[in-house]
Amino acid sequence: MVALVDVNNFYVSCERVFCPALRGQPVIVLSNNDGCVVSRSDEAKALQIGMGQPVFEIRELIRKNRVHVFSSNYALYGDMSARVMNTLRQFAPSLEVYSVDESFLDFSGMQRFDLAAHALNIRKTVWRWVGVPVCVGVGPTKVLAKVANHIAKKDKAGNGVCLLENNWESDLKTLDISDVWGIGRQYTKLLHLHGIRTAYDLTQANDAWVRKHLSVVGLRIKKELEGEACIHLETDVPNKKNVGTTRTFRHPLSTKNELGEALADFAARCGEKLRKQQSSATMLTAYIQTNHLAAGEQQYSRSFTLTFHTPTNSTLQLVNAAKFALDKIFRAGYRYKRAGVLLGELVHPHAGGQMSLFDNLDHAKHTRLMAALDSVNTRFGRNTVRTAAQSLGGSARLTQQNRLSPGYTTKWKEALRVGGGG
DNA sequence: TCTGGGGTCCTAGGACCC
DNA sequence: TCTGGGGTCCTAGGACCC
Repeated sequence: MVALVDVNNFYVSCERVFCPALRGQPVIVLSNNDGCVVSRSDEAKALQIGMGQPVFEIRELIRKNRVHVFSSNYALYGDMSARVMNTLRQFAPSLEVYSVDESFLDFSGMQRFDLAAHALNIRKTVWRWVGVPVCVGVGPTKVLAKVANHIAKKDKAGNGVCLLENNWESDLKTLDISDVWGIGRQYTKLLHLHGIRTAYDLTQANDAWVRKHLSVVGLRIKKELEGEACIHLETDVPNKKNVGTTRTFRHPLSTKNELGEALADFAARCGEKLRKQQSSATMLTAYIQTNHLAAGEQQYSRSFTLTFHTPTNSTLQLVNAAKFALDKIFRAGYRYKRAGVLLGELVHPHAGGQMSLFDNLDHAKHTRLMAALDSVNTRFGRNTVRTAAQSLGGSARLTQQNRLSPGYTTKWKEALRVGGGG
C-alpha cells in the first residue's frame, strides 16, 4: 500500500503557523510580483477567489471581506517543506518527495499494522511537530492514493484520512475524470467527447483506444485505477535535466543595459542551481519578450541558444553567454515584460561527460573560484559576491513583494520573539 | 495600471545510416 | 502495373504536474 500525504493549502498554512490568529480567516498568498493568487485558505475559496486569479480583479472583494494577503515567501515554505518531509520519514521505510507539499510513502515491507490508525497518526504528528494540516490518502497504487487523498480533502467533516483497500469502484463512479491525476484540461475535453465522465468510465474503456488517444501515460493511469501498479516510487532524487530562471518584471524594461543586468542575474542563479546538483550545462538559451497580454502594444519575442564546447557551471561563463545571446536578440523600441535563461543538456560527472579537445586550462580555476563564491554567498547571503555584469539590487529589485512575511525560520534577525521584557 | 515559475514525459515526423 | 527492410537520432509540439 502507498500513501499520498499532502499539506492543505500549503503556503497559507505556513503563514498561519507563525500567525495563528489567521486560522478561520480568509487568507491568500500571491505569486511573484504579487500578481496572481497561488494559495487560498478554505475561507478564501468560499469567497469564490480562484486559483491563479489576478489580484487586480478582486481588490474590492479583498477589502470588503478583510482577506489577509501575503507575498510568497519561498525561503519560509522551503524550510517548512523540509520539516514536513523529515517528519514523514519516520512513518515508512521509503518515501518519494513528489513536490514541495506532497510525498508518497511506501508501506511495503512493514510488519502487520493498522493502516487507518497509522494514517491518523501521521496527520496528528505533522500537526503537532510542524503545525500544518495534512490529508492522507492510502491505496494500492499511486493513482489510487491520489484519489483517496482527493476524497479525504473534499470531506470537510471527515478526519483527513481516506483508505481505499478494496471495492473502490463506487468511489471511482463519483469521481470526475478531470480530478484524476494525469488527466488535464485537454484530455478531459477529449474524454467528454467520448462519453467518459468519471474515473470509473475510464476503467471501462478499451485499452487500445486509451493507448491510442492518451498515449502510454493514459494507459498507465487506467491500469493504476484498476489497482495494477505501473508507476513506481522514485525514492532517490534524480538530477534535473534542465534548469532555468525566468521572471516577469513589475515594470517593463526597455534598455539593453537593464535587460543585460537581469539576464546576468538569471544566469548567475542558474549557475548556483547547477553547482548544487554538481552538473554542468552544454546549452544556454536566453529569451526576452514583451507583454503578450497587453493588446495594442507592439509585440516582440525572441530567443537565442548557444552551445558550450565544454560543458560549464561557471557563473562567469554563463553570464558571458547570456550577454552574448542578448546581443543577438535585442531590438530597441519595445517594452520587455519577461525574460529568462534556460540551461539544457546537463551533464553529471558520474555519468561520464564528454570532455572537449579544446578544453582550456581555466577550468580548474573556475571550479575553485565558484566554490569560494558559493561558500561566501551561502554564509553571508545570496549575491554578496557577484559579477560586475549583474544588477546591484539583485533581480528581486525588479519584482514586487509588498506583503512579504518575515523569514521566521531562515533568518536570525527575523526569528519570532517569544515573551516580553528586556 | 495590474496577469507566476519551474519542471517532466511522450509522440510524430524528418533526416540519416546500412 | 510494379520500386525493401530495418534501424537510430533529433526536434518540435503537445500533454501533464506542482
